[in-house]
Amino acid sequence: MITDARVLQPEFIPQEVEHRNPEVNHLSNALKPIMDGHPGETSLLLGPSGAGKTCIAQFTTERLRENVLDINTQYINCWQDYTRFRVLHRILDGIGQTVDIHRRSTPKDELLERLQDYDGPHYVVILDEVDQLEDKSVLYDLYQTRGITMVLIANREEELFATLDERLTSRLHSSVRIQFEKYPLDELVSILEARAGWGLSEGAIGNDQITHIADAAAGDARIGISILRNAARVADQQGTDTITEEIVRDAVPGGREEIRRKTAEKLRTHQRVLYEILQEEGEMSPGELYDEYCGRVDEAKTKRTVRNYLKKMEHYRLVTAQGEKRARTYRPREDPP
DNA sequence: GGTCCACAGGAAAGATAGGGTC
DNA sequence: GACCCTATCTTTCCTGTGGACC
Repeated sequence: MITDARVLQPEFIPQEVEHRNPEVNHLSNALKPIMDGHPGETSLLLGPSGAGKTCIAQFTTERLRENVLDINTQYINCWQDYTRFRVLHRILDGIGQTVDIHRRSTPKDELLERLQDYDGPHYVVILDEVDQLEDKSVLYDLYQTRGITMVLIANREEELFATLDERLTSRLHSSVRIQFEKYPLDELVSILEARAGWGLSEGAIGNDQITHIADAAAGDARIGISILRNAARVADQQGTDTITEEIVRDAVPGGREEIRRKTAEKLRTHQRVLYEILQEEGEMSPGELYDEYCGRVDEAKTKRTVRNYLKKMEHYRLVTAQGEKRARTYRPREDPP
């Protein structure tokens, strides 16, 4: 059934991308000066989850690597690397400059100095989920650093700019903006057909089943691929040669749940307890949530720390906060993060 | 309108932990 | 092994705000 599991993974970058030629060309043009030894333009890729932003950024920089002999690239997901230190560390890691840098013993400024001293090949840094960065001043420092071109990825422009200071806002306003929209049904169908063609045995899934998956994914390629992967796994376990309509129907909630579960796995023990409570109980006031949390753990953190946890979980898009101040309630998000 | 209470979130200080240095 | 340095996490303290109640 599954002939190549890699192509069913969300991080897989295909050799050719479909339905995103204008976006690829736009980004390629922004990075084109690098081919002549000049810095590229800072690019801002905007749009909803699963619209292909990450894939296009990686695909385009990969294509650039094929055309430019000397170039370095690095992909950083700011969900995981959300501090200034981690971002700088990850960037230096991309050029092999972290051998003697240690998480607990090297000052942040030294990392930046080392980066500013870098005089190697041009360096393209992709910062995904850039709105999740805790300290956005690192963007300003990178903007000022010679030899670095940034490709920034975020969901919503307003949310990103709301958290930037004036000097960054004015600089990023002049950056190249590339807007991504959700995939229409027919485009998502052809993307899933291609993945199925590359990763599953011939005839493993029919057009009706792929359309069903695309329809359930509602324009989000990441969810579509997750459902397809889930369906293929179930069919494999059942020992059947084809993915039936019944398997697809059962795989839809699992595909969505898988994305949520992977995000929840990033939570630490106490954060996970809070998330589980909200999943079980639904909407809760902060007081109710804290009382329930205290009843479930041995050594409860303070209310202030729990507020920080909930803020972080909001960032992870696992939890929604509604209302202000005393009227505030928390509930788990319905849609995948 | 005044008071109380619950809550958010900023600031600062303390605690923790990993690696370096001697 | 003791001590130092540093990033990160946690706690404490505080201010501001809005809803509930009188």
